[in-house]
Amino acid sequence: MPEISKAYEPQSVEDRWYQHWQSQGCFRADASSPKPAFSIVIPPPNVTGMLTLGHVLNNTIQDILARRARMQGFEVLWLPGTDHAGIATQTVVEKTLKKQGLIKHRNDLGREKFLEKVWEWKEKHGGIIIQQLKKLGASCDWSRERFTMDDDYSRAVTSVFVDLYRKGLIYRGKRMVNWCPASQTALSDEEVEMKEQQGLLYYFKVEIVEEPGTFLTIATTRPETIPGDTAVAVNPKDPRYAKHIGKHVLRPLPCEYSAEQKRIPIVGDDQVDFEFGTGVLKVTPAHDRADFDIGQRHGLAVVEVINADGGMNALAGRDLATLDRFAARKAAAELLRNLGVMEKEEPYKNNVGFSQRADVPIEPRLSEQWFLKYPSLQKARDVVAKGEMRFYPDRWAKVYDHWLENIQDWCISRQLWWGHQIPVWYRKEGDRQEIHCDVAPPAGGGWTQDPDVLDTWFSSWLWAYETMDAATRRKFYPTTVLVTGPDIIFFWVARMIFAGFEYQGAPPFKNVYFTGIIRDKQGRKMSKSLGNSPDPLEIIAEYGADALRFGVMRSAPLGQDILFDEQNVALGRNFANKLWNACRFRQMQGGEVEGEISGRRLASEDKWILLKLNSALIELDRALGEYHFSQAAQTLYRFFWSEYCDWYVEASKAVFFGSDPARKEHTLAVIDFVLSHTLRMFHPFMPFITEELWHAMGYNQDLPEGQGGKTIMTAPWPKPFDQDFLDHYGLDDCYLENVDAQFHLVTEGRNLRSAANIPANKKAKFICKPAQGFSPHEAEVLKILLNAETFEINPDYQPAKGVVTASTPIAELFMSLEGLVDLDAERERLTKEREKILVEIQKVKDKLANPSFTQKAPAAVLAEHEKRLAEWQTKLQQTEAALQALG
RNA sequence: GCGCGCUUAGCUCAGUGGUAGAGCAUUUCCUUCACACGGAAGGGGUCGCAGGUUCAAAUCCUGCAGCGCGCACCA
Repeated sequence: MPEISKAYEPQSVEDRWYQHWQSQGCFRADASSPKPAFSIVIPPPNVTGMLTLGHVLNNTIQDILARRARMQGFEVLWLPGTDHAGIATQTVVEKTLKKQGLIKHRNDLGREKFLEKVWEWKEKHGGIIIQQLKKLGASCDWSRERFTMDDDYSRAVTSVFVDLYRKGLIYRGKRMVNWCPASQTALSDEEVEMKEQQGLLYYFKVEIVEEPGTFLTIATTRPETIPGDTAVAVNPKDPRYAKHIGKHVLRPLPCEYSAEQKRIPIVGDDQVDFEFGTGVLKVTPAHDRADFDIGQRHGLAVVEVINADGGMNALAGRDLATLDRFAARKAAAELLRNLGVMEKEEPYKNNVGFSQRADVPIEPRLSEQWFLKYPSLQKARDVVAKGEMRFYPDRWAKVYDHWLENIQDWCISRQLWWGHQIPVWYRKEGDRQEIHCDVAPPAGGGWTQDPDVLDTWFSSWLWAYETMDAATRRKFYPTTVLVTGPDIIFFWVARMIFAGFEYQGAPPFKNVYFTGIIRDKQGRKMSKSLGNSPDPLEIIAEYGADALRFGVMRSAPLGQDILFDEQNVALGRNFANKLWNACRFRQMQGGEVEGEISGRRLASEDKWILLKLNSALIELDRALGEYHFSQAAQTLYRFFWSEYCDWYVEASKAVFFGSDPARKEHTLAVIDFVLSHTLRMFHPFMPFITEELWHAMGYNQDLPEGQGGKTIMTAPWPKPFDQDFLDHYGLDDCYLENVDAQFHLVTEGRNLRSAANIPANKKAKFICKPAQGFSPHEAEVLKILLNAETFEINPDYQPAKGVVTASTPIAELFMSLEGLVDLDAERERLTKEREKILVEIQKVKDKLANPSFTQKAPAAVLAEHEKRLAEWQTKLQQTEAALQALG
């Protein structure tokens, strides 16, 4: 066993082991393995993206599940890959080319040349995030890495399109869609984010043609669309206006129009809310969804005044044409004021749809797009509603169900170049258009392919199975669990479920675990513009990947957002260092031991730590089984730091500083047992340091190659002890209580020292008056833990002057001060103590004096209260005696 | 507007009916031979508010308030 360094240095360890694991094929999944399957597909990150803390959280969880499953004897497939991320990637590449001055617009290059550039970009940046995941320790089967634009995968995407087209579920139609003027493409409803905006509500009046001198006042937030108004609508049930239905008004804009051109009808429509504004609605069918519907009902003209890029066109009139839509709003308001028709403008908060990607207001726009009527809807809904597929936390099931209940057809076409081009070709034959939809282009000349590409999610919804070949699918589909963020529950999770049912006849996963969203310390979302998103790689360089993993997991409560604080990573690093040094301590006490643990030789604190280990194992399995990762991390932390290091290791010094070699040998055997379990329990959370220590401690040495001999990755996952084991080693729960009580006595004794201002480096003399008695070994342990010069057991001790006292249920403890005591301070301490005790006694007495409590409370609770009362009363007596003794 | 979640120590959070917990921060002491990325001992909470159920409520029920999120065509 080589000496190990004083502090753990992750940098020298992590890369070495990662390479070792890869070269040994530890991450490979074997589809022909007889072992039971455990599988996860990675939520594919954007191919040109960089690792964020969100990825760290998400992939650490997946890695924990994968590594634990391997240790449990499952054949594990964790399938990695990346996503082409249509809009994001195309935008980045186009911007870069513009910045380099190579183009003004992608049209300058043309589709093919531009796509070549995107592929170049992908080749250059596409591997970065994969390398970053490796730094984190992700145990993905990299031999199966996939990309949504791989040839095979692309073929699958188009053939699914063709299939759904033939089933009549995909259709083309002219509809109002969410148009992003920045990216100049249609978006799905899910890509629109409602944001509250502080704007103005403009009130302007229009004259009724048939009744000169009578005016209607209209409230609007968008005066720039007035030139596109083709009607004014009122509610037919509104007594104020019903009489005007069928008459006309003169729209004020464009100014230069003749009265005839300005004339628009007043229509009656139930849609109009007469509570709102003035109860008169201007109808702009070309630029508002609701208005479009009204227009359809009344046969209104659709006049487009805003272009695809968000600028106003000629139909908006000479004053507004060429202006941007926001400038046009101001200009239109100014025109209304100049015309003298503006009645008032009031501040107004309303919700405006924003393009999630480009962060600009969406422009509802009539255009020809491809839509999908979702397949396998009912099955997808039922599988979650019936609990056959479980969501964690399960409240997301409700969100999912609600979305499915109100689901709309999916707009799947995008006016982009980067992506899967729609497999549809058109040919004009005289007046009518021929359409050909197939995976292969049509024969014959004159055909042109639809220029649009498919929404990226239309490719990633096949991810759960299309990334697998037939043999892999047989073994690993449906996957065991999906780990992802709740922000893509509709975008991805729901759609994968549809695709799974439609094309595999089975849902794509058995469980879905939704992580929280990582925020900064102030609770703000991580964003590039705020600059509040730390680079995980820098954190790894400073603290180590294990520290980052453990820190994040320890602070990631189930289903809640996670406030990221670098302090948590420091905690992870400190923990790794503690683990390291605990192993170092073991090494310093001696070499390898041959002997096994013997039930006969186990001291009470040995049994105590083994029982604590067992509890930790039980808690850990339960926590991980329910995806309670932070609870699992806390169990590990508490067991190892508070129970093992703080108490057991300190107690073991009674043996190591003693002179009984057989006893030392046996204690080392206990320590090896506990540490070898601990390393395995920790491995899924902190893979690198545990592997390093596994070898440094020699725990791999006597194990078969596939059972931990080669790597801790294949060491068996520790199981809670069975009854035979507990019986064989005499591990009775009474040792938990017993040793806890002894440790409590130690705390009381240390408190005496502290209260008497005895510095930690000075030894003190203790006399102990036990209720039952201690074994010589236990007395030795107590002596060490109290840092005592002497620890005398004397059942008949009568305290002398200059002695301070603490009392516990198992013993009274006296500490000799040899005249150095500050009597007043001690009296004050004991008086405070006495008051505390009296309060507690009163609380318990009150309860016991209540007849309905004694009659109705369960016997165990009652007994527990009585015991508590007795203990407090003993303590009171002893404290009062101590006060008396002070004089 | 509808739905969901949260509210516990200065901060971040555990805690599903029976003596209020952890980490960080804070105070005091200690560089003692695993670890100062450490050790020891403290201080600090009427568990958001108001009702109700119960022998007993942080925990169950009802209402309210504040914060956050999702859904929603009120211009």
